[in-house]
Amino acid sequence: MTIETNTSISFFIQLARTHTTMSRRLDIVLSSVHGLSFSDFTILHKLQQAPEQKLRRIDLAERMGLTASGVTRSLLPMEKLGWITRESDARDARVAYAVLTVEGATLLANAMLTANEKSNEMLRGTSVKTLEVLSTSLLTLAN
Amino acid sequence: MTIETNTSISFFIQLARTHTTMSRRLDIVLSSVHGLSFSDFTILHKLQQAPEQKLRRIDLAERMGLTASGVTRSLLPMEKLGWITRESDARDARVAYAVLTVEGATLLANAMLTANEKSNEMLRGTSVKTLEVLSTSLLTLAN
DNA sequence: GCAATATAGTTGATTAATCAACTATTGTTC
DNA sequence: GAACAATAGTTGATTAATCAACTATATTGC
Repeated sequence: MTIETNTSISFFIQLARTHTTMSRRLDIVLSSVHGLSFSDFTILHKLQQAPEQKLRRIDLAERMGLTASGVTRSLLPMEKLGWITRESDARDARVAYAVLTVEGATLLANAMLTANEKSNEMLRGTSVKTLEVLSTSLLTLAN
Repeated sequence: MTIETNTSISFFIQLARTHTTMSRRLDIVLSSVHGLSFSDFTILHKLQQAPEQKLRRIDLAERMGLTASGVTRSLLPMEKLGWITRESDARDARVAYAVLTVEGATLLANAMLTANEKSNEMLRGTSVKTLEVLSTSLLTLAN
């Protein structure tokens, strides 16, 4: 039996493989140094980037590639630890915002230094030009 | 407070985001049409690529970016369904091989058609040149 | 303005993975 | 060749996510 593997599917297999390795490496360093996962880090970062450092939980879910349920469960411990807080909407009672706290922002600022350092190290050997192509291509793909 | 986000960490955030979306899309189509996950598909594919269509479980783990434990748990249902089988090593009694069965190979051949079709569709708009850069870069990164 | 539908979010049950601890076997060193 | 270390694999407990079902509120169409 002959099986024709094309470049497209190989690409997605490789994407998955690289993602696992890279996320794990970032997880390890962020956890040991700052006590947060790469996913936590990304949540804080998305909030920090948003206007007023806040996002509706559903919009955060969309940006994270999680379900609404996944966001509820991820935010629970982060709220307890005081990194984020909950805020309601004056116009729409269904909405709950996740808001970055000062403590969360401070933690993020510190973690960002570690994350930048580690990711630069992981990309040592990849040219700036290639990195640009990679970033824009990945962005296009997901939309 | 000013937080300096560099291109490197943005790249890894984007990598995670794209991976989630793409894997989910492949999962959905493969599950509904063939009853296997993208991860199952990848396992079958790795076995098919290997000499004699077999791999030590630990080597499969390495290729999949899983732990040994993860492989044990993934292979269990696949063995029950007859897609793979277990084989021992004559020289080393610690080793257990995972071997692709004829049924597994047939399933893979069919699933490959679907996977190729879907992944071509997902990469419609990405040039062959870009795809090559992407694939080789991702491969380099993970090693 | 009310019924039907859509949207935001949470929760119980389940799944897929991890880690740590373990068994069994093989390889190394003195 | 016996003791110690390394490797392959499995298992119990835990974690992070999903889905389906649900509550509550808002929007739409007649």
